[in-house]
Amino acid sequence: MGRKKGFQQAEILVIISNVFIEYGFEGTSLDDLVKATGLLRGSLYSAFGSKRGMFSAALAENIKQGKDSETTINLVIIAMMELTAKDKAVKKLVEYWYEENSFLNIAELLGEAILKRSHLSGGNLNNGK
Amino acid sequence: MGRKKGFQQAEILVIISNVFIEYGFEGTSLDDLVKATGLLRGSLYSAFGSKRGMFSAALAENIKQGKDSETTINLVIIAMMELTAKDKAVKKLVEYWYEENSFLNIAELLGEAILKRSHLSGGNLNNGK
DNA sequence: AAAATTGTTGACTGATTGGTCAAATATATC
DNA sequence: GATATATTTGACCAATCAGTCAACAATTTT
Repeated sequence: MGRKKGFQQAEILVIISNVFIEYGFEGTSLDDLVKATGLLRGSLYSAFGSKRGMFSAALAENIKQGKDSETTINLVIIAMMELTAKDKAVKKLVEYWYEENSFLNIAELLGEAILKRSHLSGGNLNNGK
Repeated sequence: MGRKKGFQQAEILVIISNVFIEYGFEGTSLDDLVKATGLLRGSLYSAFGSKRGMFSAALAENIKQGKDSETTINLVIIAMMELTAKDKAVKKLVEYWYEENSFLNIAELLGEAILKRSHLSGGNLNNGK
């Protein structure tokens, strides 16, 4: 009943994930998300409720639908750095992800992802490998 | 010559470091720094030039003066997540730190610091140990 | 086709952002 | 003590921030 959505939520969440990964949570503005998705603020807010809701939905989509792990781990790191301390929903998602992957060396996985993200140049950046 | 500084730069940088570690770079506002240091905006700007300058000075103080490593590594992580891609001065500081510590397993060190920061609760968070 | 329901639109808002600057104040040199 | 230099003060600013909402459009139900 009512009007149909003019977009596929899953596709939008892929775009949103990439924006948050590029700029971080606090570093991402709603204008960034509006421009990247092609949607308007009102549509984003009616779909996700808040900026945190947008991040949370993106993280949940990646974790629960088993998306590619590099995207997921980058979102997890951003969540840990900027959100798990204040946002219970995000914290629970990260804890769920943590348990599902407890067979891995998570510390090393996180650390390597950060190193990759940081675009360090210079000499020999091949410590963990 | 001229008026004396009313504060010790090294002491202020300890406070600034703690604020950035608590809120992240983008998550820290100038009001946060003003309140924590007890200085006014103008003093902070005349001492460090910009918000990035404040972070950069805090990071440099920690790296070069060999401050306690937990503070340093947390600043390094924030730098990698939010600044190395855009700020050359910060990038060089991190690269210097990286080289000075290349005998360590940096990936694991970073990962464990993030896990500690993230305040995850729940079951068994003792993977890397 | 009227009523009810849901989605879209984009202008608007109050709050907050990083940053500036002229005036005032304090110190050093002459 | 006059001049030069350095620091402090806090009011001020344009830009940007996350979030809202009433009007409009599309779809289903009755």
